[in-house]
Amino acid sequence: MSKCGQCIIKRFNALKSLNQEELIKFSEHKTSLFIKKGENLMTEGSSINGLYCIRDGKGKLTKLSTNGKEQIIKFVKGGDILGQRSILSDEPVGLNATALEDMHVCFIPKGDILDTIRDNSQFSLNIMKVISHQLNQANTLISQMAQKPVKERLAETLLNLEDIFGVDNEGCIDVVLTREEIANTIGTATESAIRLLSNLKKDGIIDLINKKIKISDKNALKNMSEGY
Amino acid sequence: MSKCGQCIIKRFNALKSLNQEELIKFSEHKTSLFIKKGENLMTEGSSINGLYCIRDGKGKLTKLSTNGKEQIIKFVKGGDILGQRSILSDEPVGLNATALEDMHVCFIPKGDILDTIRDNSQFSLNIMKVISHQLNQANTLISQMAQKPVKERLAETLLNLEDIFGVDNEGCIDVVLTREEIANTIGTATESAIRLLSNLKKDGIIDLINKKIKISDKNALKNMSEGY
DNA sequence: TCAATGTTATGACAAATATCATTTATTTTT
DNA sequence: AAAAATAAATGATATTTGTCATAACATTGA
Repeated sequence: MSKCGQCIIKRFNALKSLNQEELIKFSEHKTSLFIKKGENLMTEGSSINGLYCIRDGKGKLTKLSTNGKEQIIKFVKGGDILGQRSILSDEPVGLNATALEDMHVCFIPKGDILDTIRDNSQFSLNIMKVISHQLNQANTLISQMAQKPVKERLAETLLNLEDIFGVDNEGCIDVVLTREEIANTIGTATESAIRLLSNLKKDGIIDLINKKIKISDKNALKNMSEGY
Repeated sequence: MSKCGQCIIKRFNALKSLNQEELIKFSEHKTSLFIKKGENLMTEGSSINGLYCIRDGKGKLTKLSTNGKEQIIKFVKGGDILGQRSILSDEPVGLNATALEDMHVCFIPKGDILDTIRDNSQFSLNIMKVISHQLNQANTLISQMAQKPVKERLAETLLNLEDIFGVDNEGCIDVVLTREEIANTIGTATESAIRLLSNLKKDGIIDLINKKIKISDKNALKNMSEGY
C-alpha cells in the first residue's frame, strides 16, 4: 500500500501541515478504498469513525429532503476531505457522498485525526479553515437558493461546475451529470432544467457535446447568474 | 468593566473550556459594546479582528443577494459567538449582523483567540464543534430552500423561531420580526409571507398577538413543514 | 393631535415553475 | 441486433409565487 508521505494529494489539503511522524502514523493506519460509480462512500444519518481523503475521482454530496427529493449540496474531487464535520461535532454524517465516477479514497481513523488536532495546532487550524470556508460557501448558497430564480441558479451552477472540475480538451466542463442531477443541484424539476439548458443552447451560450456541457459565452452566463 | 470569569454567558458556549489564566487575559483585553436596535455589529465584506460574544439581545445574520434582496441566514441571541468563521478562514466577514433589539456584546481581539486555539486544544475543539454544527445546519437549510415550497418553509421557520427564542408569558414566540423579515428568512415576497400567515391564523394554527406570533397547533405546523 | 411615514393587508393579474403526458433518443441487456 | 430500460426532450396545462396597486392600520415625531 502506498505511503501518505508520498501522496501528491496531501500537498493540496489540510493534511499538508502534517509532520513526518504524523504522516507515518497515518500511513500505517489508513486503509484504501475503491468506490465504483454510483456507490456510496458515506450515508446521511450514519456515524463515521474516520476521515476520508479523495485520491481521485469525482463525487456528489447530497441530502434527502423530507419530500423524498435529493438535493446536491456540493461536488467533490481529488484532494477533498470528507467526514471532518461529523468527526468534529460528534454528530452523525449529514450528507450522502456518492461517486459520480470511480473513486480512490483513503480512510484515516478518527483517533489519529483527533490526536493530531490535539498535538498539531497548525493542522487543527487548517481543518478549521476548511470547515470555515465551507460554511461561508453554504451561506452563500442558502441566499442564492432562496432569492434567485431557477434560471439564475442554473447559470451560477454551470459556472461553478467549470470552476470545480475544469474543462477537458474539447473545452467541455469535465464532469458527466444527468439532467436530473443538474436539476437536483439547482433545486428544480428535471423538465425545467432540461428546458432551460435547451434555451441556453439555442441562444448559443452553451453547447451540448455528448454528455458534457461546454460554456461558449461565459460572460452571458455571468450576467444571467446576476439577473441581467 | 465586568470580568469574563464571572460572566454567566461563557458557561454556555465555546468559551467554557477557557482556564483561569485565559479568562483573565480575555477580561483585560476585551471591550464591551452596546448595539442599538437596527444597528450593525458586523458588515458583509468587511474584515474583522476579533470575536464577538453576545451577552444579551437578539440579532439576525443576513446576506445581500446580487438582486439587492436581503436574505436572513440565521438568528442569534445571548451566548452566541460571532466572527469565528472569518477569523479562522482569514476571509472577510460573510454576513451582516444586525440587532433586532438592543444588544450587549463583548469583543475579544483576534490575537487572544488565535493564541488560545494554539494553546488550548479543548477550546480549539469547541470552536470546531460550533462551526461544524453551523455547517450542518446550513446544509439542511440549503436543501429546504431548494426543495420545499414557500408554505413549508414558513412552517419550518416558525418552529425554528420558537426553538431559538422560546416563548414569552403569553406563549408567543419571543422575538419581534416584521413581515418583511419573515419573508427574507423564508426567501419569498413580503406579500406572500403576509398571505400565508393570514391563512395560518384563519386555520387556527397560529395566533397573531400584537407584533408577536403564537403557535397554537404545533403538530399542524410540523406536518405542514414536511409537506402533509 | 395630526401629518407623515412605515407596516400590514388584500385584490387582480402576470410570470415562473411544476406536473402530467407523450415522444424521441440513448444506453444497457439479452 | 433487437428488446428493454433509462434518459432527454417537448407540449399542454395546473399551480405556485411574484408584482403592482390600493387601502387599512399603526407608529413616530413635530
